[in-house]
Amino acid sequence: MITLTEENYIKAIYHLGKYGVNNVSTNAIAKEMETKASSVTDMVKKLSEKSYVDYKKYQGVTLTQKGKEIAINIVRKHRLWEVFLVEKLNFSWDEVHEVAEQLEHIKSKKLISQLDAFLEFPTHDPHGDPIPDKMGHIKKIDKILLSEAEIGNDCICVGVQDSSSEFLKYLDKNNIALGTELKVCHREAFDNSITIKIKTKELIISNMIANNLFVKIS
Amino acid sequence: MITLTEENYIKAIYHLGKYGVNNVSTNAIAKEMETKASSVTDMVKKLSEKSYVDYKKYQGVTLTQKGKEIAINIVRKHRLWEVFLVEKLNFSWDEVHEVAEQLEHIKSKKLISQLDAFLEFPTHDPHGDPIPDKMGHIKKIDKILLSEAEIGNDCICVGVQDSSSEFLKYLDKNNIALGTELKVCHREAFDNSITIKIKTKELIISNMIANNLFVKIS
DNA sequence: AATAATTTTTAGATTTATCTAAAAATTATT
DNA sequence: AATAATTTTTAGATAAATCTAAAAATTATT
Repeated sequence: MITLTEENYIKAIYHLGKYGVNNVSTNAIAKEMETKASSVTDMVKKLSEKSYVDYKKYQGVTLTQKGKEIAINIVRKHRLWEVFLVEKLNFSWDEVHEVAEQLEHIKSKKLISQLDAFLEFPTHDPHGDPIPDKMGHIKKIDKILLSEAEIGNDCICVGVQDSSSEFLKYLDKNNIALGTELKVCHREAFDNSITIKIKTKELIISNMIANNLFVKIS
Repeated sequence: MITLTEENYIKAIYHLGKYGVNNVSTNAIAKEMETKASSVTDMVKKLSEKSYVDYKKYQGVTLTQKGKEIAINIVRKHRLWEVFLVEKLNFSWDEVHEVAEQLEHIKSKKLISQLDAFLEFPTHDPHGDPIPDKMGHIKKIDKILLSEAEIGNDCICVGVQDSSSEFLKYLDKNNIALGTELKVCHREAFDNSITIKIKTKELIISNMIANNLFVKIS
């Protein structure tokens, strides 16, 4: 049987390895898990024995097929629960993470397949992240960071990079939600801040904000 | 912070103490928790240190006010989740227990109050057990065991004592559900089996079955 | 009331996940 | 290429929850 801790390590390794990183380092995992490198080494050995990761001393780890399946299933559960919380229980998108972190570990195939159906098979969570299907397939959409959009582009907001409560509340305050249409009007060379137009209202956005908002050119 | 194990012990002590038993014995807890008496002693000391129970060596334990509140909150969560599973996710009443055992430990006040509202403030779970309200108040209905009903009584099924899958499936098979109306026709003195009539159909029920079905005289 | 049976506790060991401190290996810098 | 800095691992310790086996206390029986 897989433990809660093992699941959390596997999830952390999955997230760290997501963007083409082949061998996830011990220190990176330690940072992500808010624990010590020595603890990570111990756990990584255990995960390796259980064939969830491939591990060679001093070389970091990679998830095995088995490990990847577990990770994707946790992600699927996390995101489905987030949809449930927002759509059915009136949570706002900045409140769901903590609860979903707990709910993602509930073990019941029927629960998840029924929840999926109840939510009418959503494809994305409240932050715009894709929900893996029952088979673990993830459909990715071609989104870019707002900071990468060009002057004059008409965009539609489709996701966030940072899903911290602080960032999400900033977006709420400025009436930016998923689905919001905006136009990139101007980029300030000095600090890379950009001016965007939402409907008729202009808004200046720092580069840091633009670096955490995904858009699709429409 | 309270651990999962502590919560489960508190819940067990609550259930064992429910029917007027003041001091719950170590062995009773061990049986309920499927563990050894020595483990129980250890845990009971810990629960006592944390003021969840009153404990005197060799005298068993009683929940403190604090312990009782925790127990009732777990019961509330368990039963609300059971309603959710049956009403929204199409689980049958014999499938919900295991999943609810996991869900009952999720920590989020907002989650439970919103779930309660989403389910339209149910008062009873799918097995007829009352759901404590936000304040921990439990409204009990005057139900009796079918085995205690008298010949000629018109009854309505309102709950089950045993909520094992086997028993619930037996009831399903014989078209007995909560809300089902039945009449007690005859009691066989030899084995205390009783003949009941549901609509026009007669059915003979063993004393063991009658001992696990709650009814209200109508 | 003495003895037997049962229940409960204690003592000491085990497993899981963690830690600190030191050693070993790798990577970066001069 | 030697040394310094960093990363990773090892060794040994700790805390939580459990176990077995033996001792102590309680309860039941003769």
